[in-house]
Amino acid sequence: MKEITSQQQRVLDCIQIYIKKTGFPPTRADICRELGFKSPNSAETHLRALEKKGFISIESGASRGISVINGESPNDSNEYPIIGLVAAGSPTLAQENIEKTISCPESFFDSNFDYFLKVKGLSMKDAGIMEDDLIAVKRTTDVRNGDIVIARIDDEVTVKYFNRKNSKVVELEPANEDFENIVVDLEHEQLHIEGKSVGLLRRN
Amino acid sequence: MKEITSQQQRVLDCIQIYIKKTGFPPTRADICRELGFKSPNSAETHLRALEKKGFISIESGASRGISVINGESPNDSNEYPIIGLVAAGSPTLAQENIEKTISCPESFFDSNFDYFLKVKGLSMKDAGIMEDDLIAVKRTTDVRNGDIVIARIDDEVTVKYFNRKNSKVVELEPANEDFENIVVDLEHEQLHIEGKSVGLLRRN
DNA sequence: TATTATACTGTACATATATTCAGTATTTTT
DNA sequence: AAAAATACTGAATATATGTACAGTATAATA
Repeated sequence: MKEITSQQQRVLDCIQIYIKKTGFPPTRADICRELGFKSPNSAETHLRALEKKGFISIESGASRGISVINGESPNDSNEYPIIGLVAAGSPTLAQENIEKTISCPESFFDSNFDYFLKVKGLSMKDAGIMEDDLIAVKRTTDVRNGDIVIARIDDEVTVKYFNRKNSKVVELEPANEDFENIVVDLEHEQLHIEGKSVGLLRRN
Repeated sequence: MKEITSQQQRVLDCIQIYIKKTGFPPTRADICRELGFKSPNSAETHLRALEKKGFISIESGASRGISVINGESPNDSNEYPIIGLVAAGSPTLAQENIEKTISCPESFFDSNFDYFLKVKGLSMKDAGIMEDDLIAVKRTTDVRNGDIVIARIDDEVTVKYFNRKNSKVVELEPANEDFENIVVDLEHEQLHIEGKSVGLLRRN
């Protein structure tokens, strides 16, 4: 992203304010009116510059076809699916596993995340994870000891603390004394790390 | 808000999806293309019906001048303050108590809510509320037994289960056996209910 | 020094788009 | 049974809008 000039910033601000106010992007003439330009080409050249620098995209030929890229605006939100923690099977994003979606700003949790997992059972209750809580899951295999991970052994999916004992053994530790540690011998069992928890959402 | 027909709902959905995908509203022709209509007037009449019923507004003469009203649109979000649960004092919305704000869609939690309260201590740990969790608080005095409430006695603020014993006595019950119930005799002590918990947010 | 980017005014025009009018048919409401 | 709302096709048109072309001027860059 190249650097933006002050005038281009004014135009970009104008576009965003206009969208916020009206619900749709401005025309060249609108921009001129807002900023006091007298020729639509003034707006046009600024728009082309902003497009070239990657701040906006312009749909050729379409009227009001401006959209702000990276709208890192606070109003920018995305739909995240809620996936039920089914007793067996990988928590895939297949349509049939998606119970619902939640609209939630990007970067709502510290890390980016990919979906919400609905928790079943109380095996992590001492970590403050209760039944039906929604765990914000980031899909990654890069996990460290102490991380709360979404792990799969064969078709069994669980949420547990991750603890690598040595190169051959991983322990999955619940946060509830009523449950036992799951010891995984990597030489004889396959362990899939589906991702790790980066946050939690509970709705009463 | 009058009731919407299924076809009108399709058109409304189409508009919202189009905006989400492109950043700007569709033309009549776009709607026809998306929904398989063969005349722009099909879209036009639906738009007029949606406008009449209050679901959208149409800027006369402007191209793509459609905006969805009631923005119950997923992109609609608000800033909510995070208030620290200070050891003493009411959790006011005074600027000095606001640590930060979070952008979060309205109706993100079931009930509307007013602010986030940052939890100190572990007195509610068995309810899955841990240190530094953010409780979504709805300001209300209308609470029932079993609700998790934000209560204040004199200058002491706590989060506890609410339990009205009788007309004169309320018990505030922790969810942690290391803590004692707080028995409030309403005839001799003042109990302020600042609000109740309607959700929880944890960011690792 | 030549070139490119920025920052405009002003005119012109093809086309993208809203919008009206004329129909047909079905369903719902009064 | 009449009226109104719904749900379309199809054609026509005024205008809203993007965009190109012709200039002028200044600052930044190579």
